[in-house]
Amino acid sequence: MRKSKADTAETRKRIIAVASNMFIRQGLGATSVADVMVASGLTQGGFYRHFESKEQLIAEASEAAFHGLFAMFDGATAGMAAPEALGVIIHRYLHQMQVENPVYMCPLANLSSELSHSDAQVKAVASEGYAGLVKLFASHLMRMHVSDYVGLAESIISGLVGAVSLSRMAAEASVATAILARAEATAHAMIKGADKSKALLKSAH
Amino acid sequence: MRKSKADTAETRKRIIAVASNMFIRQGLGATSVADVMVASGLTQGGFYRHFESKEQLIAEASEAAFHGLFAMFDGATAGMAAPEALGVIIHRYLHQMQVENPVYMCPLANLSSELSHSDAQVKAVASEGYAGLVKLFASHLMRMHVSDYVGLAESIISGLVGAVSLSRMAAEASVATAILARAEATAHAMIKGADKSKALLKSAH
DNA sequence: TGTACATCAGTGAACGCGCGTTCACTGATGTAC
DNA sequence: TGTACATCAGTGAACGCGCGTTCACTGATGTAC
Repeated sequence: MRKSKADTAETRKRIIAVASNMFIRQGLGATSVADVMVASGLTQGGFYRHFESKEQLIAEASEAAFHGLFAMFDGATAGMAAPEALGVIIHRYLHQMQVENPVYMCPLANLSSELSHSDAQVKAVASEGYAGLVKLFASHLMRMHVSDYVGLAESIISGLVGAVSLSRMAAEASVATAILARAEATAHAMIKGADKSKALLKSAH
Repeated sequence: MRKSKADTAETRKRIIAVASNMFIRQGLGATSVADVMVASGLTQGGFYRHFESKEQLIAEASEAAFHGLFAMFDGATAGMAAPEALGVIIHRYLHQMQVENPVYMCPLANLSSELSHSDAQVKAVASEGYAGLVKLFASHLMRMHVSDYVGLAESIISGLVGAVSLSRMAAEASVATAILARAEATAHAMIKGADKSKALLKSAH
């Protein structure tokens, strides 16, 4: 039953996409290799033709999740001015759980505690993902001439990651919604505050 | 080998304390019931004389972690003015990983993704812990006459939880340190900003 | 181009292992008289 | 207060189960001539 090279590559991509989805929704421990393979329309035995271990799949699935997230942000903000683009990114990041299909979710907020106990390969992917997020936010803030654009990017991201993380733990949906709404307002206030201090600096000249 | 009621109660508390520590450091999945019992100086067979299931232990250990955290905050800030107390709480929360012994760590930041996949009992404990944190911050902010003290408390907490969570995922220690330092500065800036807007409102009268 | 052979994606079953949980047992503690 | 019995904390072994991983096998694909 050997498949062509193109088929094989497609299968590999499909497994990663399916795994990325399942890992983020159910968690790493609760998602077995067999679960992923069956959901990909295969049997578990074939897994090791594509990956060396479950840990490697976790790393690649997380990487794919980040790439998907960034691509979605880029597409959704193409041609926008920096403030509008940031608004869209913040809103989409906070409401990532509410978007059913396709899935654009951030491993940092959804797999946090499990990622921190994974191996070096996985942690490296998580760190790169974080760096990518900082870069994305910082680039827009730089376009707005915010002085400490990297610092502000880091602050906003901590707030967003914490809010999404907390909203998933909330027992009641209303609490989750309130946490996300609050985080959105806070992020905007922080950006506005930075804009204002920039204006103040300018007027002092 | 039956033990006295007092001994039994002590053993139960010890198991919870040991479990709380291990769960938060290693994660829920990576900590087995047998691990906890051995670390408590017992054998695994005795576990079910004290708890109905591992999930129940998770709930009680998380509850104990919150109580320990709040008690530590109360003790460390006794008699302090609100701004100083908040500074201490923020600093201790952010550097919870750096304090070796005794352990005062927050389940929300350290078990986030695993808690969100636990049962209703555990999620209820997490939600209560979050509510307790909000109440703690809000009470100090209220003493400072911040107008939206609950909202600001929520914003600060999201930032702190996100920062601690992200710092644990970071592959490099320097990144982790930077994230925590940034979060501390941000939290203080948010409080200062609220104070300022309060002053502005007052001067507008 | 055709043929013979090596490769390897995918299957389905099996292997070990560690896990949560159960259980028969022990002997000190608690209780009823 | 003393005695006889029930209780139950703790032990150590065992049970099932699901997991990650391995393996012999199949047959279509890729390759060498």
